[in-house]
Amino acid sequence: MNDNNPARQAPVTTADKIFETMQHEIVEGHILSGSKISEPELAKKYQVSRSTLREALNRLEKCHLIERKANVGSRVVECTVKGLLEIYLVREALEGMACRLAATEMSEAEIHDLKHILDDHGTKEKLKDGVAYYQEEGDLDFHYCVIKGSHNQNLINILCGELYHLIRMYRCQFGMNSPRATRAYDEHKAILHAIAERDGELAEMLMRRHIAASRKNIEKKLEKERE
Amino acid sequence: MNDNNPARQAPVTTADKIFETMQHEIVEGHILSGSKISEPELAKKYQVSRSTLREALNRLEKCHLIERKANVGSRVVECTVKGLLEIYLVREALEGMACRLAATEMSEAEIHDLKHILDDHGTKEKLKDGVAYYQEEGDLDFHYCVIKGSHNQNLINILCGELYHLIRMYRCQFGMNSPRATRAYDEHKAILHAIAERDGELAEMLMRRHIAASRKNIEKKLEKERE
DNA sequence: TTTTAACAGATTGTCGACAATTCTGGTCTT
DNA sequence: AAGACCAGAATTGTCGACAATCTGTTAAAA
Repeated sequence: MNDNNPARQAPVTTADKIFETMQHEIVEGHILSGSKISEPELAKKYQVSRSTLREALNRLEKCHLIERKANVGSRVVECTVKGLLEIYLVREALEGMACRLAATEMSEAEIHDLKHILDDHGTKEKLKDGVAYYQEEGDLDFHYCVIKGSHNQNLINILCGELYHLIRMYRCQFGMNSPRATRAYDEHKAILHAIAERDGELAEMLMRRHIAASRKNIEKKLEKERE
Repeated sequence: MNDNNPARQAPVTTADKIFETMQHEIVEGHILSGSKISEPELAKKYQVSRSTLREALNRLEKCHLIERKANVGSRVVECTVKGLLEIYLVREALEGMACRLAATEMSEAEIHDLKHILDDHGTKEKLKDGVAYYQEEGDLDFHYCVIKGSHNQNLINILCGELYHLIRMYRCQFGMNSPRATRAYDEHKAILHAIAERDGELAEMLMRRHIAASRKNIEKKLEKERE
């Protein structure tokens, strides 16, 4: 799927495997958001010792998927509207910067690949028409590629390693595919164009608007639901 | 020092204490940047079991102070010029956003406190004149307060919990007090003014310029040293 | 001489048991 | 009836030992 990602160095140890399993279960909601985590219970469930399980929990904490309190225990992070909007603001700042850097740092080959991915999305979209354009994962995700294109390892670690799965969790649990799919596609095209033109300033601005638009869209949607 | 900071919940457990100790030793360079970490050796040094030490290592990894590879071990993160400049770009994006949010979210009381801190820095500076304005820690740090003022818990966690000590490490090891002290003070004053005026857009722009200026200053300085 | 194989030593990952702390419920006092 | 207090149970933190993996060196083969 994706390499050069700290939280994903091909699961070699058993703790890695437990971590991945639990990550999916949390992201997809099989382990409920906000629920308490019992170490003995889960250790039995996955047939490993508590030490190994705790190692996995430590990594989940690094991904912001669970929270721990000393001498009390762990809870799965709660999916609140407030939290969702907060994440979008962080993304706006970070991915905006990534996009600016990508414009100057990406190689021609990388830009070519990105163009290909976007074209591929275009045809896929015609087939599924408006369904889950955003649901790609890893190297297939437009945003993911732009971030990697920044060539800023620190940025990549934070966005692809520490926040990526939390973002996916929100997407899954709030059920976000949305009518913004075709609109997002156009915005992605504009961003790619700015990158290809090596216009970092514009690229950042477009990416920020793109993410801010998603955020506002969600705000509106949730307001409507509240009625 | 500071509360509501995930990596600093008043060290209750022994792993917490080892974590804090090692954190300081790494930040201040007593444990050398880039050196390998031997679990048995350190466990003996601090008189704890390896499990406890590993718990501490996990937290150090969360702060980006060490890096681990499966079946190989941990190394203290290396302080490279590239890494330093990368961090500054991340800060520019994140603290810029924090500043924008602070302008709309901070209470009048918080703004008043911040003004007080800044005034205090002003008098201190006249005494020490140009020495280590930037060296404050925790609640006394201007940047720290602005970040907290964003009231965005996610942002606060990332900047104050996960990156703060890495930034301090660079400051310590590259020996940064610098002739930018008085200049920085003026820029801080301008930022505070924008926040007090509730002008988020301006506040963000000023903060970004402030951090970018620091970055460029460092770039220039290092170029000069290279001659 | 160079490359590969195997071995010894050390290091990391995993396990099960014990200690310390928190949570639960029941009793007693006001 | 409400609240404080005190066991007992359960959970988390810590420990030492064993298993799996890596590293560096030596020896054998091409």
